[in-house]
Amino acid sequence: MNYWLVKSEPFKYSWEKFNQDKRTFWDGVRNYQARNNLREMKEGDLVLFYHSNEGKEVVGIAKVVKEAYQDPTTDDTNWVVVDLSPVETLKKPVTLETIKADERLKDISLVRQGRLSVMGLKAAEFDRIIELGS
DNA sequence: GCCAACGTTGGC
DNA sequence: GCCAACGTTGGC
Repeated sequence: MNYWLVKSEPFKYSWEKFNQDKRTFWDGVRNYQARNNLREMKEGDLVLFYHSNEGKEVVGIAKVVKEAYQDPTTDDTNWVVVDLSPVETLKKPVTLETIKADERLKDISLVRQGRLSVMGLKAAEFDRIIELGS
C-alpha cells in the first residue's frame, strides 16, 4: 500500500464537487514526475486531496479505484489518468502552514517541491496529516 | 499581481 | 549535451 497527495485548485475541481461526483478520473497532469507517480498508484492506495491556491489545505482522503490508463482528454500517449473516489472528509482541514510548522512534515514534497501536483508520501507522513486533521 | 522555483524547449 | 529563454505553478 502506498500513500499519495494530489493537488487541485478548488475553482477547477473542488473536494465538494468530487464528493458529489463520487468518482472522477484525475486528468490534467502534464508533468513527467507527476505522471510517473500516477503510474505507480495501485488500486486501494490512499490519496490525500489538497486544495492549492485557495485554502491551501488538505481537505480529505480519497482512494485509487482504477489504476493508470490513457488520458481520455488527449491522444498523446504520454499522459495517463487514474480513477479516484472520496473516502472521508477531514474533521479539520490541515493547512500548509500547519504542515510547514510540523517537525515531522516539513520535509515532504508538498513543502520542498511546491510545484509538483502528484507526490508520494511515507506512511508516517500520511498518518501524521490524518492525525492533525482529526 | 508579483515573484520564486523549476520544468521544458530550442539554439548552438 | 549545455544552457539561456520561456512558460507554468503556486505561495504570498
